Amino acid sequence: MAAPRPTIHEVARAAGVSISSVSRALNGQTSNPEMVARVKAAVDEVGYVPSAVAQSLKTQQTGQIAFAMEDIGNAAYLAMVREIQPRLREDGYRLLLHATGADVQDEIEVLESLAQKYVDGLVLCPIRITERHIAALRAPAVPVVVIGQLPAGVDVDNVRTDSRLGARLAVEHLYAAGARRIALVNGPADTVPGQARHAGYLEGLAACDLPVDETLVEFADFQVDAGREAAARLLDRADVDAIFGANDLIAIGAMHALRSAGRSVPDDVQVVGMDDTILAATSFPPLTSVSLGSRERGGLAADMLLARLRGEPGAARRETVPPALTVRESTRGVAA
Amino acid sequence: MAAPRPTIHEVARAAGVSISSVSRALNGQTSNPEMVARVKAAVDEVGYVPSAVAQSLKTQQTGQIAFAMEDIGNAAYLAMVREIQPRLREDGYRLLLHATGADVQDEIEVLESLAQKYVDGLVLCPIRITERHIAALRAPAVPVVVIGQLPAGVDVDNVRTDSRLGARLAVEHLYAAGARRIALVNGPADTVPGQARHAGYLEGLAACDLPVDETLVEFADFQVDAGREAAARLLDRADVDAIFGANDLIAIGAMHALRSAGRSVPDDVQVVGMDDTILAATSFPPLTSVSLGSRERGGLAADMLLARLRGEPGAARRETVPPALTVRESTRGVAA
DNA sequence: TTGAAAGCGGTACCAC
DNA sequence: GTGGTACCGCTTTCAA
Repeated sequence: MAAPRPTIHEVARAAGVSISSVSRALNGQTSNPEMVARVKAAVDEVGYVPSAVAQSLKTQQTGQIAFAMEDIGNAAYLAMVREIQPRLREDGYRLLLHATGADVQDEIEVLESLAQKYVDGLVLCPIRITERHIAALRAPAVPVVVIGQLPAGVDVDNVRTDSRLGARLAVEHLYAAGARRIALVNGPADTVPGQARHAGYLEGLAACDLPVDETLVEFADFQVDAGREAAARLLDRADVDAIFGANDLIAIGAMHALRSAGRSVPDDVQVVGMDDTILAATSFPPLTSVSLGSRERGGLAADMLLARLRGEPGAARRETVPPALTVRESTRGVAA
Repeated sequence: MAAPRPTIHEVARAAGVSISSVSRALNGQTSNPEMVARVKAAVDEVGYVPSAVAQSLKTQQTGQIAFAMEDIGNAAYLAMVREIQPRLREDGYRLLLHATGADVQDEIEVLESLAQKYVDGLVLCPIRITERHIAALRAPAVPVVVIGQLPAGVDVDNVRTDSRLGARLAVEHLYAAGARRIALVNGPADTVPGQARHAGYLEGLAACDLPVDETLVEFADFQVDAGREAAARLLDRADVDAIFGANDLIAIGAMHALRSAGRSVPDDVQVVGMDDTILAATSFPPLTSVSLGSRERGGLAADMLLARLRGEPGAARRETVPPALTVRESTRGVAA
């Protein structure tokens, strides 16, 4: 239990050389093969493994990258992590996970804690952008890539999608499939995603020459139960022939509510979700859903960050992943 | 871009005191309130944030804990992470994620890299236990908790479940609900989980005095499509009134196959899944599923690890989380 | 090529 | 109570 791990000094002693030589031999800075051999032998003999912390202090690099998002349980973020992690590994970085639980304060702390230099970079998925976000983003201690919408003028590497356009696609798809009273079960109105989807919904109605009817709009947390309850309220007060759920969870909740109300999907009411998660593919009926390219966004973010860490100079980059509709059986339309 | 972060020396200079005083003031080791005030002011003035790496080197603690598993996309591991992370945070630890992608070699590297001391502890979910695992587990550089089965004699903190018993519960539940020709769509036969579930299935049949009929057993990867195909093969050749899927994905695939075959769930065929993931709750009909307590196991593992890090002495602990059946609409039985 | 020594940025012991 | 200083374990410059 107590045996202290050997340090570079033990290796040096065992090999009968200086610690400088050990360091060089281990980092390939030596051309004398005999030296290298002696050191390697000594390393094995004493069971030496370099301390990552000491190396970090000296090199000013941690070999770690953080990914901060609301909740890893959210399928969209999960898809990102699964794409990000392998890319980081390839470049020798470890992944640190921060789930902020939709706590803005917490999110800001992550941003501000960057000054502690415990990671070399950060991929951040903010749920909201506050003044403090912007302030912290102005001169981050390490490179940061933000996934999501960003106010103009914030000079940070950024990858986004266009969920507004995605929402519009959903509405247009429903219209093309014959729906005329298209409801929206949105996420919380005070979130960026919520606002974008609402805007896209209105845009879609306008594009289809459909009137705006605010009784057709409900709000819910991005969860199944909340979606079910919100949809139930909606069905109580309005006659609808289609529901667009702001994410797959909400949409599936809506399908449950419809079933309870004795309405069939898609015959009575068509349903479209958003994020195109595994839930959409496995639900019954399989859910038509708008993909926001989470995997691609995660991959792009990782690549952009790694490029910065490699020293890539230049102004803040911005990449946009377009939304795409995956048509399944919860709607009667054909692929866009 | 270039402004070097201020160190403790800058603070000391700005406050006109020694670095020792700064350190003390910041760590609450000082009783002189005036001193503290001056230091705090200086900290704000120069914008000082302590270096986590330097602190780690000195204190020999990183404030980080790693969680290593096959694939975070697996709902069971996801559930664990969601439970582990908040507990670690509470104690001030950051979470490092290692997805090994079912690569034993990679898993062992994680174990061996512990000697680098970049984390204070590890929660490991091994897919297999090899000799090298055991060797590395014999004297880990930091405390380790293993989630999963462990050969006797391996002296490591351990939390496990009993999926064999879980499979048996599923069969007994189906029997009690009136099923007599109970099929198993298992995972791959050469995996530990696959073998345990098969054994439990047979055990359940025996307990119910049901004959063993190998034509009622199919194999599939732990995925929806594979489950659907395997169930289709099964339905092609055998007459069944119940299907136990070795995980929720397989079970949902089976429900899709049943639907395609015009069989209704649960009236014609009852279905039980395993893992009790969100898919079970959101599918239609909602899927009866055997929970293997992933959340609890994650939570227990975190607690055990934190206890060790707090210095708790003693022999290796072992906790077992019993399986539990969650009855939903895909079966006609009542709660166990 | 190799070794001595100066830090990297903190903490904590030891005198004063 | 406060300041000087050794040291955590490594990398890297500088002389020899």
